[in-house]
Amino acid sequence: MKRDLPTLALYAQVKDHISRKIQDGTWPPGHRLPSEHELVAQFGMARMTVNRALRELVEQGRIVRVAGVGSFVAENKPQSTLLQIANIASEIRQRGHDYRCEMLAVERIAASPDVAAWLDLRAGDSVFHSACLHLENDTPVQLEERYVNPQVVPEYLEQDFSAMPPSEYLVRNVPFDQIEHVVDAVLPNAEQAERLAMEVTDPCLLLTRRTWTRNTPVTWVRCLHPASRYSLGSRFKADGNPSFG
Amino acid sequence: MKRDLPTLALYAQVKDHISRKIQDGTWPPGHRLPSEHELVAQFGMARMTVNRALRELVEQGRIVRVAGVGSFVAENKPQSTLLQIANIASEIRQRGHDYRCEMLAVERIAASPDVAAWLDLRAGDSVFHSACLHLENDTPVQLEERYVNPQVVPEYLEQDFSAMPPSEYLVRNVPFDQIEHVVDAVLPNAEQAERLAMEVTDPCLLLTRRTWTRNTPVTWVRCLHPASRYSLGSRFKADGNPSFG
DNA sequence: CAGTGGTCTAGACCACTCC
DNA sequence: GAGTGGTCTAGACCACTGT
Repeated sequence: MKRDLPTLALYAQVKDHISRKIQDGTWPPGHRLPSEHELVAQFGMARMTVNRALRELVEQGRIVRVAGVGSFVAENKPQSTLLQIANIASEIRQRGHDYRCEMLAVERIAASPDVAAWLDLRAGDSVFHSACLHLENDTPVQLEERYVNPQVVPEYLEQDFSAMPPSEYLVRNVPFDQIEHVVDAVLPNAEQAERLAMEVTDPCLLLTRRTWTRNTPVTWVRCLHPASRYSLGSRFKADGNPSFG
Repeated sequence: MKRDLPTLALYAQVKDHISRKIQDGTWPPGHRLPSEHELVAQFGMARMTVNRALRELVEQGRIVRVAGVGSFVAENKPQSTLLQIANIASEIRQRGHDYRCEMLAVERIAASPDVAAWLDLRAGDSVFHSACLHLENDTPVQLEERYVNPQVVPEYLEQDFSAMPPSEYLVRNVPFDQIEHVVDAVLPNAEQAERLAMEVTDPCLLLTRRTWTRNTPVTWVRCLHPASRYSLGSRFKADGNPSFG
């Protein structure tokens, strides 16, 4: 599965070393990492080599550097691109609105064939399932139906999702390295329409997301949004560094 | 408007120099650019400095480098992220299907207040308008309604869009440096439903896109897709370089 | 073979921040 | 002032492609 047998470049080895410490939690967000000088001593390489590794980590959003101060593990990234979508709670709060999450289900079930396929399991295998409704100022804006791979997140069912919604829990505790989004327009069924306090004839945005960690599926989630209350947006600047907003 | 009065870093100057040649067409896609050695001689800098400039241009997708061969201006970029969406024609052809575009309108009109606002013009100003239907194997998959800023693309109306659809024409001839996407779910009106050969009760994905070049609006376009025949997707790998598919 | 890019070194100067 | 990162240099070795 691993590419690059012919030995990694030195700067890449440093990147790997640091990335690993961040991914496995040894260096949590905000943690100060060794200075270039220290890394040079530790690895026995030239400063330019260490510098390149760190520069590329900055550019990947993994660390933040401040001249004259030091280098730090980046705060849990709102991520680069479509991933802001991941956190509807903070998005709502940034608008200055009230956010609330109603849990509708948290359970262990047998995987149906399609769920099994999505999560790379066998039909009938045990999977975790949760459903919840996200509300903005007490108006439903998202109905979230989620399946979680129990081999990756065995403690999922024991979480107190009233304190932290499922998506935030997973983002914080199961860093993923691969993500897939599909956006569809659909009409809600009767039950969904009722939960979302909308008509069955009004269209919805359906955002389906899958995430992986080291090529193992973590979660498969479908987020249903009343289109009248929610749309997806992104903005790019191609010059300089890509900046979002 | 320009940042960085305190003189750009040397490597950044090289990046700028090359970027400009590419943007203004002096170096078209596929053009071979000077070797590192030549650039070192030309700019009087160390090779590492030139190398960093070129490396960052690769990473931005502006150029392609092949060890032992040379450096070349990248082929007209399918762009990085959501921008693949820009070219529905190539997307359809990649699936091995037949692509066709029916032009419904190409005209000069007076800007309505909303169009004027989107394009940063005044209501009543002259704008170009085009509408077309994109078909996959003779089935309509996208209804495109576009407004174009005549100050940026004065020759828009004279184009032969039967040879090259509007989106491709603009991508090729008016490189933009900023882009905004908004995705909505809507129901089509009667006319749209008829054009798209669908029911008015079936939901559509509505992709609205605006592009800018040097902070000037270029085009505002709304693409209506029958959801049953089209969905948007993206896939990320957070490790290594972001790769899409 | 000469040319290209990919990487690496061991120094260096600077602007900045914190104490 | 000591420490940090941002940048730059003038060399170097290597693997690779072309002819």
